[in-house]
Amino acid sequence: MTNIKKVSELAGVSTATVSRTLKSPGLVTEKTRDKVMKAVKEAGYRPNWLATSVKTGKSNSIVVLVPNLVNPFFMRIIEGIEQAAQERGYSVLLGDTQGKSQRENEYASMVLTNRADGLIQLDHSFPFSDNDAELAETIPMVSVCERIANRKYPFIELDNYAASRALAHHLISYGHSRFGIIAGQIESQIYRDRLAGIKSVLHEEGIAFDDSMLVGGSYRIETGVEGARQLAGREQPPTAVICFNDDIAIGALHEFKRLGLTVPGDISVTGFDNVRVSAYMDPPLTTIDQPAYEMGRRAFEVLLQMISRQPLNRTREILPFTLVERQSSGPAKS
Amino acid sequence: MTNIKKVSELAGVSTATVSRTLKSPGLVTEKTRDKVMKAVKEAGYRPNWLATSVKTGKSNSIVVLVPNLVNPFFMRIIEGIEQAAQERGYSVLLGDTQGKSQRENEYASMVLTNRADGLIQLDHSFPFSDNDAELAETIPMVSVCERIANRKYPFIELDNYAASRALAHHLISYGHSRFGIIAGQIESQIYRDRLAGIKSVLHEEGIAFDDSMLVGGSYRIETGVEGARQLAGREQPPTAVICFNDDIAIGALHEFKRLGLTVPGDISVTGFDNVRVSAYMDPPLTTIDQPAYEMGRRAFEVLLQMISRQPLNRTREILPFTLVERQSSGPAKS
DNA sequence: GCAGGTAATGAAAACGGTTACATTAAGGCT
DNA sequence: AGCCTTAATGTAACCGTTTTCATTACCTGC
Repeated sequence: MTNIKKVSELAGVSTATVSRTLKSPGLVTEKTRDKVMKAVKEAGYRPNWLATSVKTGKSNSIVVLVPNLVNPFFMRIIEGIEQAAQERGYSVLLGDTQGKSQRENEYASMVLTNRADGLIQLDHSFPFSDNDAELAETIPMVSVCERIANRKYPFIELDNYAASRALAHHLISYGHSRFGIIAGQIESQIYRDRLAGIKSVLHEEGIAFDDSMLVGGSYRIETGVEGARQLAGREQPPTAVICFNDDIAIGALHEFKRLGLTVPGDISVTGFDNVRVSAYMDPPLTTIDQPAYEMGRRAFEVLLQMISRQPLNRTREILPFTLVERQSSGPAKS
Repeated sequence: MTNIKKVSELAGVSTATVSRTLKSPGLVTEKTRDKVMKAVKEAGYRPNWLATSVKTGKSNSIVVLVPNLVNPFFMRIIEGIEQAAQERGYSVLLGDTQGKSQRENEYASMVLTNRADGLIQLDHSFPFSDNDAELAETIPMVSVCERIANRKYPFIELDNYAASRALAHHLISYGHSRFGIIAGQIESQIYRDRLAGIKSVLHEEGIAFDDSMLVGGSYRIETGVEGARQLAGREQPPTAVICFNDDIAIGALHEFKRLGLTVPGDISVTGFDNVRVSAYMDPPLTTIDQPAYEMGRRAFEVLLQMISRQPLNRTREILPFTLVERQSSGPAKS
């Protein structure tokens, strides 16, 4: 192992000078700088990152908690995080929690043991348990997508309320009045916000909503399939179905068609997230575009502020959505 | 910061005893163990991971290089890697290279600077440059999916040759004889293997292949769209199109349908990877299932062997594929 | 030529652990 | 009781850096 000692001997200077040459070249005269650089090159020296980090007390790493890796929406967020992190010299440790709180704790404890400097939470399967909640307030941490009541750390999120209102308005403008909803994770703020948004519009428009038209479970294709099956089986099926993410919508679309219904002829289907494939479904999905990449970038920026103990101007950041109208929604069957 | 010194004072023992209590409790008498554990709990002590690592010289982290995060096939591999790593106390650093070789180098150098112990390469956009090639032979590294000629590190891969042969046989059994191919990355071994597999079967069956029926570019949906447009525009369009991944197939499927062709009535379309959504396309995709999760797991196991300097029994591991027949392939139009 | 100030370098103490070695305590045997 | 072996603990060196502080070298102005 070639270490700084060896280089210093090779260059005929002290280790301090080598360190300075590499870290703050301005403090070193040009002649010695040349000597040192020559020795560095000759020895093929690379500073040991672990040693540097233990000395400075900063790992320049962050942990990203995500319930699963296969959801392209999450991954797009992580691309944003990774990109921003990379630009600032940080690297990201992947924390695939698989929705298990034990895993979540394991990863979170990485920042307590100096393995990482902060944490970004994409998971919304589990709120931290109560004693973990304190923990969550002592470490630099930000949450993307999901807001959990009574937690003090910052959130980057979408205006889910407004987004689902936009979706409801869109469908109502097509004349729909019998709505179905296929939700994902039920115990979440996203769920409550979106549901409230839809209901508020229906209420304003004097349209009744039958709570039995609300089904759900998780953000998976299978939930969409199962939900569609249930909704289609009713004596009065809905004419428009709002799915709480694109995967669910993909499943629902598939199942409705399999059952012989046409989309959007018999039934309109909409999603959330604007995942890449959603534009290539048959018919292409009407959905809410979330600026996932940008959300990721912002999350990292905010986290970095917390890590460097800069004050945050606001603890909650809401990014804009876009309603993307494609062919899976259309006029209600009269 | 509560460190081992503080705990040792609190417990009235030396730091060595504290360290031993935590790392190898067998070396310590029960009485002192209790004392120490009490002090640990009281001080809320957590060993500093950086310090431990710098001392032992091992970071217990690996880097995973991946060209982009949104491809669910890659992510499934990474799930496997992550899971296996987690079980062995390793964590994974995400290296989103975006296909840029500079990025690739930056991440690869993490193992030279002790930030990581090894590297798993999913990227196949760039072979390492020549001087990086030496580097790649000095660090623990394994490649998944892609095999690069003349490189010494181990590969985990699919039998692409056999898989594409299976696909070709499948289509020929449906009576097809005019084939089109939409490839991804052209300069790759995968590409050559798959192409060779298809051509070998066609040759055996006495079917001619027109090289102008081969289009491609990258493993993206857009490539499928563009490829389909080109193939459909020919005076004699193919009756069966083999796409080199599911994203391409999804794009092709979409475009063929948009152009008024029916699948599989007018044209059969197949993919590779068996990505989750492929089963929910209209029609569901016939594709080659790759055991992505298992590939990831194996990759980590092999890497771990390299890291711990155990001899490898073989440097190339080939995992089994499965031909998944769905409705996007069918009898050739007569 | 010398005082005084600044710039460049070196020596050594950290950082927070682990561990080889030395030391002490304990127990078993004649 | 004394000796020997083993177990438990302590001391201090070490991992590879950074950084404070002291020292030396250099330059300027008189």
